[in-house]
Amino acid sequence: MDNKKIASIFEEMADILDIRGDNFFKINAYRKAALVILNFAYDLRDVVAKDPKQLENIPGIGKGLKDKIIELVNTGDCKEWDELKKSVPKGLLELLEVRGVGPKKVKTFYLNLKIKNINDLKEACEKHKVRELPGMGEKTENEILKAISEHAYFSTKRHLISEAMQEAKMIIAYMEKCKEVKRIEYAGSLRRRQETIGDIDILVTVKNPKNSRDAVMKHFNSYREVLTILSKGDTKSSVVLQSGIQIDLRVIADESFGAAMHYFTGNKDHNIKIRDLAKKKGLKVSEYGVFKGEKMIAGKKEEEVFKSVGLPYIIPELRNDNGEIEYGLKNKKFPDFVELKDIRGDLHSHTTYSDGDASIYDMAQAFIAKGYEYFALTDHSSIMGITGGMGTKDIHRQWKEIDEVKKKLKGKIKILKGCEVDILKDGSLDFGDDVLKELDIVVISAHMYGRLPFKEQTERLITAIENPYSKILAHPTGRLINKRSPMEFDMEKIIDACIQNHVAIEINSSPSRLDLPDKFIKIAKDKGAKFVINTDSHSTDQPDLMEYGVSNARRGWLTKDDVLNTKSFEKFDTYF
DNA sequence: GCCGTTTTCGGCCCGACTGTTTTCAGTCG
Repeated sequence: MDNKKIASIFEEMADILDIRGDNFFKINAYRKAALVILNFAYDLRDVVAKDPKQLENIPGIGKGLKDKIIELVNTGDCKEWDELKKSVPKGLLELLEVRGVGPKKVKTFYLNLKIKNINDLKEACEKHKVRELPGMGEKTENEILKAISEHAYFSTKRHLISEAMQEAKMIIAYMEKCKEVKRIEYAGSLRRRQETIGDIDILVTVKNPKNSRDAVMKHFNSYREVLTILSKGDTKSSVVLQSGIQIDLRVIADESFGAAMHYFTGNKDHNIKIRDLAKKKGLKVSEYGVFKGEKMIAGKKEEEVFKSVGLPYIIPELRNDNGEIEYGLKNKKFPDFVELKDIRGDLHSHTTYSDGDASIYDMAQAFIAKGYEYFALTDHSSIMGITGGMGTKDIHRQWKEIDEVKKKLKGKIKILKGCEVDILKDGSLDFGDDVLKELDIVVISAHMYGRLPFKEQTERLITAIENPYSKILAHPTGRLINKRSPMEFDMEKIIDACIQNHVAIEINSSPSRLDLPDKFIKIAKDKGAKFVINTDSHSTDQPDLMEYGVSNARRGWLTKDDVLNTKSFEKFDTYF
C-alpha cells in the first residue's frame, strides 16, 4: 500500500460519494487529500510506523483521513471504502471518464436505465433511450457517443513537457498570424513546468474584446491540426488536436492580462487560496482582475495580483499550493531561484564513443554555442555493451582524441574527461581505479538491476556513492516517465550518503527523466545536498534540454548556490 | 472532511459553455 495506491483509493471514494450525491465539500476534501498524498515526498508507511500523529500535520489531512490512512497502511483495507464500493456497481466509475458525463448524469443513467458501464451507456444511446431522460435530448446522446468513441483513442495519458512545449510553440506561432492578437502566452501546467502536461492553456489578449474576439476564435478553430472542437464560446474555446493533446484558449482584454495569467497558471488549490486571501481582505480575485466592490483595483500585471493579497511575486514553477503561499506571507520575499542563464557548463554528455550520435568536436561546438565555459564527455562504461560502452582501450583512444580537439578549439571551451560509469550489482563500479583516477569527472549511474529489493538496492547505491572517485550520482531514481517506474530504495539514506561523501546529485534534464524529481530535490536541499543540472545529451540539439532541468530545480526551490555547474570549474571542483 | 490574526461552528473560488430549458443544472477548468 504505497502513497499512489492510497491516493487512488481516496479518489475512488470521492467518485462514489459524488455519484451518491454526498456533501460537496466532503468530496472535495477527499480529492484534495488524494492530490496531496500523491505529491507527498515521504512514504506514508514510514510515517505511520514512526509517528502516526504526524499525519495530521500534512495539510488537507485531518482526524478522519488520518485514521483511514492508518487503517489502510496496517490492514491494506478500510471499512468505509469497502462499504462505499459495495454501494455502487464497479463499472459505474468508468462512466465518469466519458467527457461530458459527471456524477449527476451517472446517477440518472443508473437509476432510470440500469446503466452500469460504458458499454451499457453506448447501447442506450444507440437505442435512443438516453434522449428520453429528464434534461437530456438528441444532442446529449450524440455528444456521449462521440465522447465514447474518442475515449478509446485518447487515453488519459499525460504528455511529456517537451512534447507539449512543441505543440504550444506551434499553435502560438499560428495564432500570431491573426492580426487581432495583441499578446499571446502559454499558461497552466506547462508554464508551471510540471513534469507531465494534461492539456495546454493558451491566453490571448486583444485591445477591444467586443470587436476582435470573434476573429480570434475563428482563427483558432480553423487551425489545421484541430481534430475535434469540444466547445467554443465568446471568450473560451477548447479543441483536441490530431496528436491527442487538448488546447484551451481564452481571449481576454489586455487590461486583465496579469489577472488572467495568474488565474490560468496556478493550479486549482493555489488559486483557491489566493481567492480566499482576497476575500478576507474584502477583495474579489477573478481572471478579469482584482476587485473592490465593482471597482477593478489591479490586474494588468501578475505582480499586482500577488501584492493585493499581501504576497511577493511567486514564480510559476511553485504555484502548486505546496507551501509557497504560506512561505510568501511569512517571509515577504523569496530567494533568487536558479535560472537558465546561471548555468556555466554541462557535466553529462555522450558521443559516438558510446550511444551518442555526434563526434567529440561536434558536441564541443554545440556547447560552445550555449556560451558554456566547460562540459564533460561522459560516455558509457563497458557493461553497457548494448549501447556500445567503452572498454579501457576505447577510453584511452577517446582521451587522445579529446586532446586533439582541445588543440583545435584553442581554449574556446574546457573539455573534461569523464565517464558515465555503471554501478554493478554489488555497488562496485564498472572501471578499476587505474582508469577512474585519471578521469576529471566520474558520473555514476545504475542502468541495470533496477528491481533489486529495497534494502539491497539502498546498500548497492551507497557502496557506489562511497567510492572515492564518485562525483555525480546521475538520474538517481532511474525512472522513465510514462514508461518505467523508479527504483525502490531509501531516498533519505541515499541523499545522506551523497552529502557525507561530497557526491553531487544530478538533476537530469531529459524530459522523459527529470530525475531527481522535484519533491525529492526540496528534501535533499534542506538536508544540505549539492546538485548539478545536466542534459545527458546524446546529440548536438540536446544541450537545449537544459531549460527543463533548470525549471525542475526551481520547482525544488533551488538557488544558484545549490547548483555546482553555475560556478567556474575550479570553484565547483573543490566540492568533490 | 478540513480548518481557524473574524470562527471549534459554519464556512469552504469563480466563471464559461452546453443543452435543455424559458431561468438553470450539469460539467469543466
